[in-house]
Amino acid sequence: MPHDLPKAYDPTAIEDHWAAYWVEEKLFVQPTPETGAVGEPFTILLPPPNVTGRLHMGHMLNQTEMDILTRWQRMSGRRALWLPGTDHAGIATQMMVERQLTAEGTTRQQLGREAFVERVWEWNRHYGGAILDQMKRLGASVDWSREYFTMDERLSVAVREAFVRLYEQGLIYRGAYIVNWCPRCQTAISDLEVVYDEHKGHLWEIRYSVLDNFGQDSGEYITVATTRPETMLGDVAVAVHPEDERYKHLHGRKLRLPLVGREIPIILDEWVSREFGTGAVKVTPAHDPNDFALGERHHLPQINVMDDTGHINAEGGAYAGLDRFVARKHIVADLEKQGLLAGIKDHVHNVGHCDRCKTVVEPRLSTQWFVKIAPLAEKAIAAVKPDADGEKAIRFTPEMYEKTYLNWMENIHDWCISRQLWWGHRIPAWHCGVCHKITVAREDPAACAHCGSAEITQETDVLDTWFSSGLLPVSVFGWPNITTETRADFDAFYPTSLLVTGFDILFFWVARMIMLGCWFAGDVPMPDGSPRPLAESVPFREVYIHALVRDANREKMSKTKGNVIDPIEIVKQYGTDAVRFTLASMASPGTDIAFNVARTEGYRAFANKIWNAARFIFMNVDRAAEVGIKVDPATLGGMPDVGDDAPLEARWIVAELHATAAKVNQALENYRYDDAANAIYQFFWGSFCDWYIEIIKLRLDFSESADKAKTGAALTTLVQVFEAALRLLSPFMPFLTEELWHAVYDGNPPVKSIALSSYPRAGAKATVSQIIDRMLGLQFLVTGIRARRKELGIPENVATPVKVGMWAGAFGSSQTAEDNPDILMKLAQISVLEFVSLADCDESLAWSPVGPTDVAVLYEKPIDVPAERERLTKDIAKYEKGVAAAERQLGNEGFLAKAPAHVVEGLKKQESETRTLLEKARAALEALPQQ
RNA sequence: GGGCGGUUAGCUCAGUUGGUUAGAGCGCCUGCCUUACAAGCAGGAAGUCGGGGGUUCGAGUCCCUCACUGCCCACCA
Repeated sequence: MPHDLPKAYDPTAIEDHWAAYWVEEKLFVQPTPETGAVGEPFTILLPPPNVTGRLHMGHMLNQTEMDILTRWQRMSGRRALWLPGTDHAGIATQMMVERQLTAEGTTRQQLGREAFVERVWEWNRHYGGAILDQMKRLGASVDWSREYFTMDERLSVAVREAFVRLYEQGLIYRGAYIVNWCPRCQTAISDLEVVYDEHKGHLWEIRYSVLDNFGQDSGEYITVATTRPETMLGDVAVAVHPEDERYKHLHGRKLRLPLVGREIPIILDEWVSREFGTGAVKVTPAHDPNDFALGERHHLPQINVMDDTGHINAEGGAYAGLDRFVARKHIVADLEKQGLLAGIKDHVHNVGHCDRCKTVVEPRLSTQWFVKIAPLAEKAIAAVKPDADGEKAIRFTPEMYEKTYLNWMENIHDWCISRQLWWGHRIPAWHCGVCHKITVAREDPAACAHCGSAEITQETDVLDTWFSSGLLPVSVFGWPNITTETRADFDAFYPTSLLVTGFDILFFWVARMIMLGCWFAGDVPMPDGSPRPLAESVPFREVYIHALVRDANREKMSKTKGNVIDPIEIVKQYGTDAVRFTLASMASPGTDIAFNVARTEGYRAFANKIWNAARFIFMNVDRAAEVGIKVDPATLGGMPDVGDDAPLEARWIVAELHATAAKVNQALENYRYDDAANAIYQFFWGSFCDWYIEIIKLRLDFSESADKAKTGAALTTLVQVFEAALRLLSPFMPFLTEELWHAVYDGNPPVKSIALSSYPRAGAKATVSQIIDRMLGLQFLVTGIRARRKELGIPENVATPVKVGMWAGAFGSSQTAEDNPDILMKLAQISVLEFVSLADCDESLAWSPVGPTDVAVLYEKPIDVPAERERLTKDIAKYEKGVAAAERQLGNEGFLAKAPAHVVEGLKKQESETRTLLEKARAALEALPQQ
């Protein structure tokens, strides 16, 4: 039954089935239902997608890489745990639900906080986590029994504990500072959530009237320049450089703030650049970080002129109620009317936008919660830098990201963790209505911890989403509840082995996990009770950072450009395995992936190739069964091996398999998915199908007269190698290999899934390269004869006699070919094959050199003389160039003296070979009939 | 302004510590329905490794410089 495969591979026919099977059978659950907790743990945490997310190519790349490594490690005997979950994604999710409310004609404010939060939960139940279902469909080998959500009760406990501890340690403070404020989201956002865009704006120059000693306009003005004129409503001073000659006579004088009328001082500060603008700066401490610092230094008042929505507030007098950009227009117009607008200059500058909604961010004074980051950063730096022994607790691949990380960590600012949202972890702090002090507690308090008053209200702010996701590596394994009974998971899986992610969340998430992980896990003693060293406190031992998936033209995929490739669409078209293989084969570290469906088409063809190889094999297994030849399933599942007496092709394909396994394992060790994928591709298609299967057709003789033992041995090797190759390919193409692997075992495999079988490892075979070289010689001869046939215009289906003559004292041997005439004859379409000594060969034949031999293909069709002349002339030129280059090198005394012996020897050998080829080509040209 | 990458065949990319005549896939050209596979088979063409200079017996690979290009960080009104 399983041997009856359709002629062409149809991924859609099998993928859903296996995807569901893997989940239902709980194959990837840890501890494993059947075997328990066996093997050295390999832990990997899925970067939790937003609950609102839909799968895009970046996810698919990320998941493909993780799945390949996890499957590979699992098959290699590790206790592999890949842990999935989703992030509540504060702003993103809140926005989603708010949009729904807008459509319904209501707002969250009308709904009220409690009802709104319930509404978001409801949304989650309906639409949340769609991305994980997509992931299931893609066959990700994760432990679904451990799926988490960052708002789960147990993770919320961890968040609260972390906050309280940091607060108790004096590392969390609350205060009024300039923060990035999004007037649309109506919340503070962190520096990282601001994206800057170059903007062609203006520099407005405004004249501020200098007052005389009586508080009257003196007729003199100071001109300031600004890109945000509306903030002048909150100006409290104008600053100039103390050494600036232009303003020295004005030191100590006052100014009148236009439109507002407030008297403001001229202050002196060396921070002011004399070169920029007019050298005089308006000072708005409530709306600019630099001005804020300036204001602190000079004890200036802070006047916030905008409300949470970016409209001018009561401080703005006549402008109150106007949107900030409307106010800007009015103010500029009014200034102009009053003759106080000195000029408008074009000015290109960077404008910050909210990462989430792209609204222009307003730097604004606001009371927020912050993490004092320096102590955490210190540990996070130590975790990445080499220690005294040169060891790094966390290793980055590609290594250059280590620099990026350290550079950021060394210049880090305190982290604003409060958000004025309703969806998220509410800050566990209570404000006292009596003494106005703050109570921070693990359990909801009934009274103020300072004065005992029951008049307390909980802080309304929630935490930055990244605060909770930054805790994931510890919280998913049970922290803070690490007791003797509960710590099995923590001990087994923390630190996690590897983090695979994109550079876009290097600072958002990776850096925060390192800071928080080192900080909190560091307090958890080792299983034996000893203090936990830094190397065991880190959230992961390795970080692999992959690049961006771009479109085929290297453009960033974006909705506005309309060049987004939906992975699910591509998967439907070409099959999951083909898309996975595309991503893997293009994933060389440090380079963006230009996703090109042409590649995927190629890998779909590859899948089809394997499918058809299986059909060929099964066809022969069935034929064999008819004459009583069987392959014992017990001989499958390991690394195939054959004796030295086995036929060349058997020894060779086994050698190639070992060599490929070595390459693939090595490549995966180094995150070279591309090298690994290419090695398997080359093996399967280039070696197994193109050569081995073609040759083995000679051996699969099921006739009466055949030697059944030989046929059986050939068939066994064929199936063994194929089965092992499926396992080798399995992490890359899990669906196809699962299907065919079950078929190999006729539906009765030794374990439930190929994913639970063992990964091929190369054995120590000394003869590997020797056999491969011998086969290479034979292949070279085959290719040479085929090319010769082609030149002579011999139809593919016509066999011709061929003579092969070995060069006297030449640099190779035709021994392999002489030992295997049947192979040569089949692959090169030879009717009669004769090996002759070149010394007594028939001069009248058209001999041409093929590797270390001369070959004469006997065919009655006359030679195309002009074509032949052209080819030989070209060859001669090439050989002449080669010989000349080699001679030049060999004539160089420095080279002979300093180059290693094997290089010199190699060059000499090559020179003599090329010289021979040159002479032969010249002779052949000479021998051509003159026309 | 600071930092980090990239530039190799028509396209997308490999190229390990410098070492013999630089590779792959796709595309292109030519010929084949050779019973596993036309999503295939066979053969072939195609690159002065961004420019210039240097180190070296030897440079795609190391150094300097220029050009182009991408990204990250900072955010002087």
